[in-house]
Formats: sequence, C-alpha cells, structure tokens
Amino acid sequence: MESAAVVESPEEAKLATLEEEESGARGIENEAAVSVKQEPGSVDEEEEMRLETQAQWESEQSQLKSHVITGDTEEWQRNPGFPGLQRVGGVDLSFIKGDDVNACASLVVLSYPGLEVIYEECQMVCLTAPYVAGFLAFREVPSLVKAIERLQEEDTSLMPQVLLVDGNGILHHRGFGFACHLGVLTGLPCVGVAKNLLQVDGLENNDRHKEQIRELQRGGDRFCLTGSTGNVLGMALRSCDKSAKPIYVSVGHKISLESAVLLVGSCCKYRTPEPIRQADIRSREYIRKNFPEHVKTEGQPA
DNA sequence: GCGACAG
DNA sequence: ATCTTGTCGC
Repeated sequence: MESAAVVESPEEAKLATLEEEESGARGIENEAAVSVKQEPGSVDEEEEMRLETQAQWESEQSQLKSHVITGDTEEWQRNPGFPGLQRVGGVDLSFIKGDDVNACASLVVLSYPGLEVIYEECQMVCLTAPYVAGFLAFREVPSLVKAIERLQEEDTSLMPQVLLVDGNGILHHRGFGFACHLGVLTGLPCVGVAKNLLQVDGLENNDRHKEQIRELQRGGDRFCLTGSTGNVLGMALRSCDKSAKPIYVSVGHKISLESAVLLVGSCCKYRTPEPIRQADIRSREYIRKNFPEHVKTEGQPA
C-alpha cells in the first residue's frame, strides 16, 4: 500500500490529546476577561459531595501504608548498577527578569558514574507559548528538542542515554508531563525530577505528606506517591543527607520508576541531581553575563 | 478572601 | 522562573 501507515504509540496519542487541551487552555486564557462562573446550584449538595469524597479519599489513603523505603545514595554511587550507562543528560531554561519571551536553554551531558561534564551548550531562544500551569512542556520543550538535534548533528557519540528533566513525568494532571513530552519528541529515555509536589490525583502537601517527609532520615530514603486512583505516580526521594526537602521523581519515558529513582539518587551530590544542576548553573550564568542589569545600577558617578 | 500554580 | 546578603557551618 502506498499510504504510509501512521501508527500512533499510546504515548503519541496522549501527546495529541494534550495538544488539543493546550490550545483550548490558551483560548480560554486569551478571553480571560469573560468570567465563566458556574451557578452554585445547591451549596449544601456540593458541600456534602465534597465531604463524602474527602472521607472516602482519607480512608483509602490510610489503607495505603506507603511506608518509607530506606535507601543509600552513597551505596548507589559506589555501585550504581547500571552497566553500560555512560552518559546522562540534563536540561534547563533560565529566564531574564522582566522578559517572558527570551530565555537561555542549556543542555549538558555528564559522564556516568563519574558525573563530569563532557558536553555543554547554552543557546538563547525565543519562547512562543506562555507558562500555563499543567502545560509547562509546551513552553519549554521545543527549544530543548532543538538542542538535542544540534547535539545529534554535532557529535552523536556524546548523545545522552537518558535525560533528567526538571518537571514531572506521569505525575501530572493528564498523566503526561514535561518529561513524557520531551521523551516522546526525542525518543530518549527521560526522568521527571520536580522540586515541588504537583498536587494531583489526591496527592497533597498536607500534614500527612509532611509527616512522611519527616520520616526520611538519610539520603536515599523515599516513599511512594500513590494517587487516590491507586496508581503509583512517582516517589518522593530524599536525594542527599544535607537537604531534608525531598525531590519528586516520576517516570518520563522508556524507564521504570525503580530505575529512575536509583539513577537520580546516584546522580546527587546535592539536592538537585548533577545533570540538571549543571544545566541550571550554566544557563543562569549565561544570562547573568550577557544581560547586564541596567535596571538596578542607576547612579554610577563618573 | 484563600489556596494552587511542575518551571 | 525571578526578586536577593549575609551568614552559619564544615
């Protein structure tokens, strides 16, 4: 047959759906002046419903004894257990203060398990999409795909075998966050690493969550993030001894949660895994150097 | 009015 | 994401 059979993978289908939602969300945003308030109907009914789902959720949560899994980042670093893994990539964008269009995109590749920077690139980019909560990828992904393509062209032998992304993977309102998005468009395995919990599917930064965080004593300790639908969406990981605040790891593309957590843990000298941290440092520095803050220094006497 | 809101 | 200095500690 002449017609090219366009077979969509489940991930690609998910992406297509999200793209539709994104354009919808942007349309709403553009007409934000028109308030679309819902008629409250019956307040009592709503409240009753809310309390009921709340109670149901709480009972489910208490049954899910998401006990702390004790880990050991030092041990992971001594014995990573990823034979064949030599290059881990990291990406990040940094922004100029009052500018929501121009940004610096950075891609770094680190040796593994040594964590030395073996490739780095910073590139000024123009962002097209605005930042809309839940649609982060639409703003940041295009520039990063281009960065990967430049590396592919420049030196394929430096192509990372896995990419750490700052943002979530399946820990997302539609189960398809930044790390999934970038993974599908590049074909690379991706891991989502967020610094804050995205409160979705019943996951909440409440007292219970804070208590679980307090139970994380050492680097490597972690616990499952189980949504109210029963799915494990990611893990809260204490990435090093120094910082008590965990990072949130979730599956992006072509990697299991277990592998993702071990990999991220073995990449942490500090709270943020080195590949992302190095990309972050480099893109910030680039902005700092090339965009003198003429806003701040006013009276400079000659 | 208050909280959420990955980056 | 960005706005921001010093400071306490190893």
